[in-house]
Amino acid sequence: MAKSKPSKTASAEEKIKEAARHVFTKKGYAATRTRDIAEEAGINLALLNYYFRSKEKLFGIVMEERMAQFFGLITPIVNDVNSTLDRKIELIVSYYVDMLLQNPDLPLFIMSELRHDSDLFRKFQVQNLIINSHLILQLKEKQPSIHPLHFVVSILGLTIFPFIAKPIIQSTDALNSQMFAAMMEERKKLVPKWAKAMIKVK
Amino acid sequence: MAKSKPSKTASAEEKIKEAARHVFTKKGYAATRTRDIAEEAGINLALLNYYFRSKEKLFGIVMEERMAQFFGLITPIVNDVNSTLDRKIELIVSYYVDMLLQNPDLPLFIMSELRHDSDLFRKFQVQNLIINSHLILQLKEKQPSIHPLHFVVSILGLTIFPFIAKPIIQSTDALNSQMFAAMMEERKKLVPKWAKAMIKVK
DNA sequence: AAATAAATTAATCATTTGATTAATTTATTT
DNA sequence: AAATAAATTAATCAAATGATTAATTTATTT
Repeated sequence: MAKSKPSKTASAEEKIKEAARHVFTKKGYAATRTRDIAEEAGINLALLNYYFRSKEKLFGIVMEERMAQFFGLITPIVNDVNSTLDRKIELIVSYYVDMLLQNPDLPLFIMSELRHDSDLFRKFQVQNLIINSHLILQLKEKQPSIHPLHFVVSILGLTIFPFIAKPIIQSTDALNSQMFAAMMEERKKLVPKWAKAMIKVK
Repeated sequence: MAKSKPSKTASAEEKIKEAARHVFTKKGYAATRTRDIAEEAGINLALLNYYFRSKEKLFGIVMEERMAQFFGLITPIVNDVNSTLDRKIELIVSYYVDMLLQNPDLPLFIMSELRHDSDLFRKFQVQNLIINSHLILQLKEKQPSIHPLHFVVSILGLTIFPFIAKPIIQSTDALNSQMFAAMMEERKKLVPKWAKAMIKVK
């Protein structure tokens, strides 16, 4: 027993992509060896280049997927003109907690790689996507004296930061994996409550 | 013009260490080439091994410094039995914002490297250091129905996360470097206010 | 000033690593 | 079934990279 992800029936190409998703996301581009991916995929190293030409190209594919996964979640919520501010906050927190419990390495991966590869978000226009959102309008209306970006960053921070700090939080036996997950579940209700209180403040 | 950090008068050993601090912190261990460090330090590559034996040893030195810098800030504050809860929160936020404005790469560096090198925090006992703190007692007293770790993670998240998400936040012209710094200054007052409101909630 | 130690350099090594090639096997088409 | 294309493999390459060595220069001690 060793492999887990790449199913026996999947094509070699898909096995490589699946292994690449896993290894790149966990270790980052620089620390990843193409041989790691090949081994985890259970295929010959040459097949990686046969199907994807280069490590960089394969990484690009994985990175695009991960960006879409990470930012695709928030886009429809913040731009829904029919939902209330409170509802938007609830959805953001709940969706992210669920997704991050399944993909705990995602935030650190995205942030780390983006810092070195600053072309990638120009493509995704993440910032504009949020700045021009309906959520921003609602925040501005409810609390005109504070820059709405403060609240967006805060809500995302309250939701995502625990997953980034997970290695520290779990560095003792005091908090095992299930307890961490339980706390994140609690935050689905806590963070929206807190956010609403924050917006009222002052 | 190229070099900036390593002064002309500093010893070769110190120039290497200074360059290593910079390069490791910015690019991480895996993406750093010893030649990058040597070049930035303006010394011959062999001197790096002459003084520090190996890339790994040099990294260990830098990492210990950075850990001390990052966690040393919070330790005295959270364990001060004479300060109020509110005062502790104000100090944590204010100190971290100041330090992170000077060292914006620090959080991402620490978190990224810790994930791969899980032995390092066992040494620092970061988690225990916080769990057994006076701050935890004060939080437990003021809000017994919520695990105090929720608040610690939240306060740190509100303070540190903006620096982790900085590459995203600044991905457009909408927010330049000075504006980002200004927002972080604002958060010195905002985050404590918010934290107090959060602790009261429910 | 001579002798010794420390610092510095250029050249080189051994491994690692991304990638390619040529041959072989498997699948698909005619 | 024969011919052709696609997939797979083992072997190998070239460049990058961490590290060492032997020689040279600079500083320190005697």
